[in-house]
Amino acid sequence: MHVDMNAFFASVEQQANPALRGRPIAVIGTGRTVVTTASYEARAFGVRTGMNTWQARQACPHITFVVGDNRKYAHTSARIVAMMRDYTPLVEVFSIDEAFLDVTGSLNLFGGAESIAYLLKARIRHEFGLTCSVGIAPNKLLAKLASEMQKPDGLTIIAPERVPEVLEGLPVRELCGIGGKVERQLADLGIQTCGQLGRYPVAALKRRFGVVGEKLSRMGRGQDEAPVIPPEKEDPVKSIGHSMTLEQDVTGRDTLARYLLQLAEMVGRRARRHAVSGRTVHLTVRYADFVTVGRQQTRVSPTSRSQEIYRDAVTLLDSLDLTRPVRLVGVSVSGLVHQASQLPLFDGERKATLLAAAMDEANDRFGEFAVTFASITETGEKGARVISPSWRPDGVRKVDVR
DNA sequence: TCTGGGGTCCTAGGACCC
DNA sequence: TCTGGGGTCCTAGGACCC
Repeated sequence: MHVDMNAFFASVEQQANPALRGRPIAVIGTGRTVVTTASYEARAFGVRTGMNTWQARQACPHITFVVGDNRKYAHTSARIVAMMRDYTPLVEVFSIDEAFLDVTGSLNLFGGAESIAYLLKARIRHEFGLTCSVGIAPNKLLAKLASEMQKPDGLTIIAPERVPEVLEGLPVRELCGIGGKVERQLADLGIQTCGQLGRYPVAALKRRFGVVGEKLSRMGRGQDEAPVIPPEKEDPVKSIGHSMTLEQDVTGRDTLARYLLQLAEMVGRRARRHAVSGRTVHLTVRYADFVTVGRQQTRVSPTSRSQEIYRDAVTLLDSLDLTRPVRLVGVSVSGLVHQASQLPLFDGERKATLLAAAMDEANDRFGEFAVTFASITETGEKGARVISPSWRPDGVRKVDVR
């Protein structure tokens, strides 16, 4: 079963503020931002996720913009996920507004998948005033497809025997995992529908797409063996990162470096909180012309210290062309190892560790950036502005929002 | 007033080792 | 008398998801 909350952020805002109900609204971030969710009333005018506010206004002149409140969405999402666990322990959080449920083991308990779906939908509507679309099918690929078929407030079942007829004429792009690029490449081979994809010789797909070719072929036939993975069975996180699009394009190393310090502190703090250290530091720079470059550097020993992450990021920054105006900077660490914080032997390092711990403690109590590096206060950006789909109710993926 | 942010996975090439 | 074959690690970039 796949559950997809309808226009989640926008619906939460309309619930919280009755004046917004029935009206075209779009949830946005701050600064240079895009529409993260449009209400159905706004979608009727052609407003779509990813549009900038100017485009959204063009499409719908009387639209109301609401700056997103990520805490509210995270909290609501966590409560909905908890509710889902009443029906099965096998709940996979796919993003903040989507989840897969393996209800195979609870069918008898609740009278079948369809009645679980009705129970869940009723409770979500009753307790949160929100609607969702539910898809029921033999596997995750098809359940996700099914939930897309009726919106809002839908319930779609794809029974095993109906799979071939559903897929026969379905455009390949409708499958989760096939994006615009793959769609075009498949079109080059004369493949438009899942039916055609499923019948296409696997060997030819493998030649063109490598290991992905085999998967594509199976997707075309609606085959997917991937299990529903509850949070406790998830692979450990592989990287931690933050990036930000700057209010204005920036030229100049020192200004950029200041943003890197802030990003390094956000990354380091998250790493320290979850007792992981990273061996590789990555820097991302997006220039004003949208050309994006990345540089990475592997360290001798893993770190979770903001200043060390910062130092590496600046080293990488200095290897780039800084005469061009920059639009976005990002810092991340990968090659994560679990590392219980240990007080270093040498005096300087020991002081740095104690300092970070004291700062972390103060920020835990008084809020992010309550205590921070002096040069960061000149830039003044705070936290993530848009919540990401990799967000989880808890653990490392629970990104701090505003 | 064009074009967010946080992730995962895959590919490809080069360095290096035996 | 040019330069095998297998492996790992590192870097850069791109596709894809919401």
